[in-house]
Amino acid sequence: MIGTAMPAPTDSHTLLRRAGLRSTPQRQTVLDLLGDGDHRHLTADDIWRAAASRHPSFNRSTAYRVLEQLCDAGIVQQTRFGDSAHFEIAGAPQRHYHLVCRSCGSIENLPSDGLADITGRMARQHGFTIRSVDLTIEGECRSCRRGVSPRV
Amino acid sequence: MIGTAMPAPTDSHTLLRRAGLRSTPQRQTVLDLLGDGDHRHLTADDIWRAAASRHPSFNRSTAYRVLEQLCDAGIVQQTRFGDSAHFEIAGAPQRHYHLVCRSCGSIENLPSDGLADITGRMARQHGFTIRSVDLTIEGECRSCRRGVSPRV
DNA sequence: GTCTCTGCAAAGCCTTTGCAACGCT
DNA sequence: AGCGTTGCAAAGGCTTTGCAGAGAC
Repeated sequence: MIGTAMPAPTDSHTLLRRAGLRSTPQRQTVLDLLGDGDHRHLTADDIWRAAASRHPSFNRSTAYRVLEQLCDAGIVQQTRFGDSAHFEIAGAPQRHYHLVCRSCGSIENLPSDGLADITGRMARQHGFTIRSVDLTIEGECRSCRRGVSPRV
Repeated sequence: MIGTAMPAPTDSHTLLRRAGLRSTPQRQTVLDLLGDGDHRHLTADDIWRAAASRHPSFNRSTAYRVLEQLCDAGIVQQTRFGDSAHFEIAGAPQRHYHLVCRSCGSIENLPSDGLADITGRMARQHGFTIRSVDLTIEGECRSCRRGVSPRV
């Protein structure tokens, strides 16, 4: 258990309560991590590790459970890149897609940019009701193509 | 081992040899399964099960290994829907995308339909070199929306 | 005959589950 | 106080790996 050393209720507290969820330190921590500008597109394990570094008793299964609940509540969304699931705040900044760099693993967000028209038309032609659209482009990012690896 | 009861070399034999791979009964079987009109978008396990029903000694790990090799050779392509990887003959019938029905699990192919222009433009704006594009639309297919379940 | 591939069995990884204690409301 | 949550530990499912024998060329 994380105990009383947790930060006072923040935005994430309100967010949770509004979604009808109990506001626990664990859930707040996960939301805070995903909300951080530097921490988008994290895997469940990334999130657990970051959370555990703040609160050593944070359990891995809790990370999975919290993420599942937040997804169910529509607060977080899950995308599968390659072999592992990545999580991010839902609809941030709006419907968007992903550019995944094969060299450095970076993931950039891509604004919708009129894609909805096309997918809508495609789906209509097939009598298909759209629930979600996932577009992922894999390749090499600008930095890597120049031979500069932003991370690695 | 599958032994001498295997079908004579077919198209798949030539395909394999052209890719610089040895033509083994196992590889031919996997290719044949994926080539069958009814057997598109199979998981590794689907493929193994179907292969094993033809040749009981067909090992599960062989299915995984063969699929990996065929992917590396560019003969087969892998896509991840939800929780599991699906395999299909690469570029069949050409670049295409997927409509996945959440009710019945059916997977329909979707022709490219001018999507390449959009993705190309998106990537160019980000200085990104495209290696692959994956578009998956999830929702409900025509039959399921009508309340008719094609399978299940 | 050589070098690769396969079958077998075991391990690995990510994720889920059962249960009792804990803590949010 | 009551019921949802968490930590812990163990199991589960899919996938990979090491090895020796079998097979393709």
